[in-house]
Amino acid sequence: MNVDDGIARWRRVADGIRTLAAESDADGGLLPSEAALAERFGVNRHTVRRAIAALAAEGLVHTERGRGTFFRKLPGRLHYPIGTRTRFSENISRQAREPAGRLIQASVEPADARIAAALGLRIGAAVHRMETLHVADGMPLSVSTSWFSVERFPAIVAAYAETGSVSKALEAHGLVDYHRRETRVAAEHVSPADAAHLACPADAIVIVAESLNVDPEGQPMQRSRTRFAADRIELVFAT
Amino acid sequence: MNVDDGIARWRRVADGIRTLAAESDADGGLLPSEAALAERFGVNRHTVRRAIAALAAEGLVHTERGRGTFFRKLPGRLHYPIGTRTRFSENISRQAREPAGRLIQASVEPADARIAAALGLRIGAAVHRMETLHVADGMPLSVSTSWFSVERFPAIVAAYAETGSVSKALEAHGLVDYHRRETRVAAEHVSPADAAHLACPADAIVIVAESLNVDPEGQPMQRSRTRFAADRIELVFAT
DNA sequence: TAGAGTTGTCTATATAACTATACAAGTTGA
DNA sequence: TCAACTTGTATAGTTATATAGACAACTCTA
Repeated sequence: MNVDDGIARWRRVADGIRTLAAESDADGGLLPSEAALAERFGVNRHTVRRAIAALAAEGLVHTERGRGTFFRKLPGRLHYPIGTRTRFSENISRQAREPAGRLIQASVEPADARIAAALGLRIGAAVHRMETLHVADGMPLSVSTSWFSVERFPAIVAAYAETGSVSKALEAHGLVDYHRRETRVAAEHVSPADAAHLACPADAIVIVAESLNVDPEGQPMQRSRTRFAADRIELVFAT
Repeated sequence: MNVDDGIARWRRVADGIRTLAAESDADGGLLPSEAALAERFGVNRHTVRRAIAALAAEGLVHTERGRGTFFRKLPGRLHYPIGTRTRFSENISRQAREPAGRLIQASVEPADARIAAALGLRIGAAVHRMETLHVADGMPLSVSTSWFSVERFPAIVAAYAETGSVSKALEAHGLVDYHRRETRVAAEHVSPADAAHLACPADAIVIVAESLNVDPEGQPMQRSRTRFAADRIELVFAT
């Protein structure tokens, strides 16, 4: 606990307590006393108290004077199956009620080299760029940026805004089947804009999944980059 | 830059400069001056200097008095294909020379409920627990914890230590083919122990991939939990 | 009820982090 | 050479972080 790495000790103690709570299987369990935690992490009791205060502000723990500090068992991460036919609504609705997609922002822009190559368009061709937020049971799970050819899907934005679902918006263009060709998974610190949409702390982590959806003829039609709140979801690749 | 979140400002400035460098396509480029960076991030010039000192210690930048600070273009993320027959050595050797696995620690322990269920053993059955480090071209890429049944693979640890490869260690037990049944992907802050092995900063991110390998008869034989340095690798799921 | 164990609060001190200002020393190009 | 830029260094003051100890307030059990 002495490395000069720009991370306050109370924050590392807080992270340590968080994993303590996560690894315990008991629900509503009792944490070790502040004195015990201080000794375990090699810090002063006041530092432990600051860590606990931060966790209490997050809602992870609550303290009762004379009794101790209790942690709440957080709901486990939702499973997000990634396969060849992934649909946000279908996947999540098996685990949570009321999945919903909301349009954050949309614009038409010329395709840069990367988007053009992915969608099989010429550079500069008009593409829709849609920012969408995905929520389940009131909890924001992911923010996604998608690109579609304007020529092929002229009304995709309006259709999405109306239905809250990419599948349904594509159906409105006569495309009833499509599948995922490739998914690349990385992880990064959340951007300030995404943190605001996902309602997560500034040092949170997002899993970044970039994928390409193709129609039954193998023609690419949607390029997307989705940022998942890493503390709320895990991706499951079944084989 | 004013949130009271226990992360030093110089560290966040350092992260900001890191992404500045990553987003630039120029190689060996010149960073903005310390004064300009201080204004951009809303901090004092000395704070910028401390951030730059940290980056210089990492080898990402170097400064020349009177001229400025230059960054080195880091190699892009390696692609780690995840499929039904993923092998570390084979995958990485297509992109980098000299992939190597090194045994960090090994022990025999009784299987807890989770491991027992995954491997199809009874609770308390002896399992090998192996911590391994995977390196390519001198750069640590991942740390992995694996569990094997002691009864079925009595000499797995010695075989791995000798060959540096799980595939070869399993071959030594007569198992020439196996495949990956499921992979769960999450992302977390790196643990202090893993940060030391991966030689990455304390606030770095790891992609956590938990998977189960099964033999040709469908019998689970290896449970593993791999932590990838998220700034060096991305997982690719081709479908 | 008494005592042991818990959290809450207070004061004090030391160190690290950050800011502010000034100037020296080096580089570049007009 | 000179002016305008850059980084390097020094000093000082302020705020945040962490430690140390003492004691009050509260809970539980013997």
